[in-house]
Amino acid sequence: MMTSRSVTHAMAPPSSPSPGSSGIDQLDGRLIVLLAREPRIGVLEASRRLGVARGTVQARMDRLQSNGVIRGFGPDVDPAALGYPVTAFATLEIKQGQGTEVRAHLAGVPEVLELHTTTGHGDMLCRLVARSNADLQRVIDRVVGFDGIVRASTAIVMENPVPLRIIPLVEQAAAWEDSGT
Amino acid sequence: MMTSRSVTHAMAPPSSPSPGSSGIDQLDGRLIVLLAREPRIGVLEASRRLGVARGTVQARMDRLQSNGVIRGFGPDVDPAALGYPVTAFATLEIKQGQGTEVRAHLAGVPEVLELHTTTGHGDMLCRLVARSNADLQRVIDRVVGFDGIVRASTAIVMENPVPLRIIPLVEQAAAWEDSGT
DNA sequence: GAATCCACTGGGCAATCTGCACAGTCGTAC
DNA sequence: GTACGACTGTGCAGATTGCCCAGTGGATTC
Repeated sequence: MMTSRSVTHAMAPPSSPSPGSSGIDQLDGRLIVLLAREPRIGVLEASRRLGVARGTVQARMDRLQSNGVIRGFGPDVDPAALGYPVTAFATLEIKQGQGTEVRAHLAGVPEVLELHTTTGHGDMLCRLVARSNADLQRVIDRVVGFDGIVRASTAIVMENPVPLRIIPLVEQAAAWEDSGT
Repeated sequence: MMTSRSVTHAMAPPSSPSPGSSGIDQLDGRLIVLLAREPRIGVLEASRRLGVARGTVQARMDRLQSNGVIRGFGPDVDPAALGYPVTAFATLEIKQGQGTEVRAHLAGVPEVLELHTTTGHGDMLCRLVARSNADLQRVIDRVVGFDGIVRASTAIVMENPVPLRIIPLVEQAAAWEDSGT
């Protein structure tokens, strides 16, 4: 399929409708929530659910994607089901000026699912997974086994009461934009 | 569309092919990586890319989903594009026995994108977003403005060198299973 | 060694959906 | 009041999906 289809279905030019910069009016919000709940529905089905024309949904989705609001529709893979049931967060303290090297090193470790640089001590925070608690030791050894890293403190995740979510935020953003304008 | 289609295309009974419990053989791995890279491709296109029959891809996807390996295909929404460019991680120290209440409280805050309970001090770690640094103060006030929370320390995210990813892990898992059996 | 079982191939068919296009409506801004 | 942008509703050809079937090859079982 085409990668960069020019937004020219029947409407919807590049400029946003009403929202300032945050994007997202109520229709957008409902669309995103709908997609979040039932990702496999197509444009046609979505238009039915939302009670708007198909072209509108198509245009909105195009805009949301070129806006960057929707980055994509990647499969949501569960590391646990992949054989990595242990999750941990590691706070890393790194040597001054070693940032670049450390990033490259961590990017090379598959068990590092994400990495952030944070305020605090000029540190980094990364999310790790492992096959077991014993395996976590191996992962951590590999993570910290790099010159630029001074110290690491790890917190193992026990429960995940709120899994990564976006719907409440989208609803708030949509409502906000809507009443705000 | 059907929600729980029984896995009965042309093959693929509920039992896994060869992998023990981790699931994921090489074909599965390639499928997931392919879907992660180009989520919008359909079953047919995927079968072409992978060089297998359509039914096979269909069966694999069904199995991966009922396995729980693939949770879904939700839209990947960027909070920044939604108007929440500030991300932070907060470590919460909670009063003994207040866990349930605190969870419910945090679940009710839209800016709390995820929440984990961790080892360390019986604490929690949550990911927050806000409209600005000033707004972050409001969010944090709301988060900690609850009886069960004793103390909170927050780290603001500056950069995100490694965005949440799964591909390297999938590739490792697939390779592992494959050679391991 | 022979019978089974199972994942997979390759083909087919009807129904649906997608990409694209066009004319017309409606509210707003100029 | 005119122009513009967003949206509706409809149409069409081509591609895709859900579902089904017969056959093949490797591995397990008896």
